[in-house]
Amino acid sequence: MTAKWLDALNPPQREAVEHIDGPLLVLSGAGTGKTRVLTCRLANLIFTGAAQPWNILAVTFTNKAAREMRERVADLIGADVEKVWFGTFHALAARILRRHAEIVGLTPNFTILDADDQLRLVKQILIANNMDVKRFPPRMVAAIIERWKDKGLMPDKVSSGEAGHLLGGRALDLYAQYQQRLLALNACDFGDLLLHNLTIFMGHADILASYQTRITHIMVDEYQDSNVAQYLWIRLLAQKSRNLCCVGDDDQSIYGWRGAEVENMLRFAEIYPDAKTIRLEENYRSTGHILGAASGLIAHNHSRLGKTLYTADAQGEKIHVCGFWDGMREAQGVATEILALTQQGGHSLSEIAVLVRAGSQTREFEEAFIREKIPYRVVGAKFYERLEIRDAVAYLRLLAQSADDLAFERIINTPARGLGAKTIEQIRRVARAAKLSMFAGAQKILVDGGLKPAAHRYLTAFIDMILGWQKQLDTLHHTALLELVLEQSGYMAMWQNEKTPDAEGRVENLNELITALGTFPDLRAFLDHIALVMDGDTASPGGEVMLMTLHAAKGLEFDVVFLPCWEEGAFPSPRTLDEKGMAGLEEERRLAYVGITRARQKLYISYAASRRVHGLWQNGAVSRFIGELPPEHIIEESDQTMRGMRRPVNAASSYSKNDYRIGDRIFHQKFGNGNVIAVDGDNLEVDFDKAGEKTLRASFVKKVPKL
DNA sequence: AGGACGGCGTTTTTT
DNA sequence: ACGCCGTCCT
Repeated sequence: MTAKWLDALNPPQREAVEHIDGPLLVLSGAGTGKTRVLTCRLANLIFTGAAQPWNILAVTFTNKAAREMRERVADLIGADVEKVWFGTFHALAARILRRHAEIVGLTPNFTILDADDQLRLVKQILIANNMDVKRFPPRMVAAIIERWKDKGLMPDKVSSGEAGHLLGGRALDLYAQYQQRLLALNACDFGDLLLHNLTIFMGHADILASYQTRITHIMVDEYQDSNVAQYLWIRLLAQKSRNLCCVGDDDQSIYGWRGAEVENMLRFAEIYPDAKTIRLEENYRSTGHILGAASGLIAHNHSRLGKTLYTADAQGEKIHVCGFWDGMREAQGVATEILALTQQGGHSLSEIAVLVRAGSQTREFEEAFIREKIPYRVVGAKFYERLEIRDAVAYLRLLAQSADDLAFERIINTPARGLGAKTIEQIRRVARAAKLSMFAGAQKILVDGGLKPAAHRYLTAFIDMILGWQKQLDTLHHTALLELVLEQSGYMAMWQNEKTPDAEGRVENLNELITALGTFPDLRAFLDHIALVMDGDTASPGGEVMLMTLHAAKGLEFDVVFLPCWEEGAFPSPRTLDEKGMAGLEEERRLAYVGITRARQKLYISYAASRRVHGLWQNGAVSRFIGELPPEHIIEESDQTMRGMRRPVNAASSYSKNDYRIGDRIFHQKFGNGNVIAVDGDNLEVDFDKAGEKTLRASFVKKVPKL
């Protein structure tokens, strides 16, 4: 029974699908049918009898990707899909960790902390160590710890050279303290899920062997996004069977800043010498011009495995490159074009997307869309990150695990019940001295005395209230329990009584939370879900223009794509350039590549000559990426007024050539506006209005319109 | 306990 | 420009 669905595959796709034994790397360019290969290959393993459903582990990065893959596999293999191990790295690792939690000093009901809890904890530790949180922002400290975790390093594995001078030499010490606190809280952060797995696997050969025997075939999606910890986790699990299939695209690696190592992909063949590499290069998504532009741009990168995308499709329309006078005109131009596309072009709004570099850049477009009455939707607002949801969830977490001090502190005085900073500090002291959780510490204070009568009364009421709920954990349905909690705690009433315009929305969200909770079998399953699944309600109703960051757009596709704000100083992001130099520039270029390849039929790239950034007017030069687009694939549609704007020419080497003339009006970041009084190659002599005469390199100034 | 005020930083973000 | 956070004042 040669399955008919094999016939629908092109030769390299089919080769990947029919590959069964040994390591396989599938280099799959944008729009080349990656998901199809993954799902067909999984089905093929089962149909050919190479593996049973429960022998297969299919790993993704996002829950959305896991869900989609599961659905598509279900279409091929039916009910057997239930037995396949689908999930994100973190969800699968959490599942394994709950089974062996004791080994790493946790109990199976440990709490998974999210980024917010993590930050709070780091801050507490910094303060406990008398460190200046201004000089060492918790964000930065947390990032250092995360990067170590991304590399698979527990505190005892971090080399002193690596820890070095970070945070005034305290970094490693703080990391160790942070880990201790996590254990005391019976909690782990996201990085720990993988890290604890590694500890278990490496210290307990029998446990590792049991997974290695059970899992005979592993598939990893978006492999270019994996970090070292994830690479190690996969390598350990695949060590015995060696049946590892990794799919990814090094040209779409855009998460280096959070620990992803493209090297995992670039070095796959080195690590697995018997690995087979298959390239998927036939693109089924975009027109010839769009692909040509994308390929021309990404060819400027040096560290890549190299692919050449092609399409059997028509060339289509050239890419529209449009310059505007300022940000507002650019946003208006996009809005006007969208109206034309929908009213005369026959495009539907939901097939149009505007993709920006930074979240804050959506604002001007939102304003233009409101002005033009174009329905739009900003992707990114997350249900479970909202304040009221986090508060309500903290109540539930405390019920599920009373050692959850972060949850305890979050809600002890929310709503206000007379238990302020003083009382909390006292509880914290007692708890720490007696090595108890704050919840237990609070009970101890009530027995031992030591609080003012009023605080004692308030605290008694609070503790009794929680004990009362805990008694009903097993008897009351979890949704009824949440309703009870929200009512008795006064939390719901707090928002109902508030008159601010957003309070109403918060009450709605709380009701929505009760509904969401009802779709889970029990409280534990729900708490795991919200810790691990941040992409909650993403049901996308039709009829709205999508507005999102380039990062958020990865994996999506649209008929029409707008890529605005392509200016130096915005894109490539100067911060990435500062921090990562050439590697950063290449990652930004991959981001541009991801943006371009989202488009099926029409692509618009635009820039503005001046723009307000952080309240100041900035005169931007056109992004160097525009100069890297092959001219044969683009069509210039800039305003007449744009002629004076400095533009890169279509060759990387020509940037240094400047076209300044005596009398030109320019702007310099530090010295402000001035007039060019002499030109000597790349050097300009400028008479600044405020700073006087200076000589500087042309690349540091921007041309502005003459007064 | 909660509001007013001043200083600072300001890319991307999943789990 | 703006929002967030910490501090001070009521």
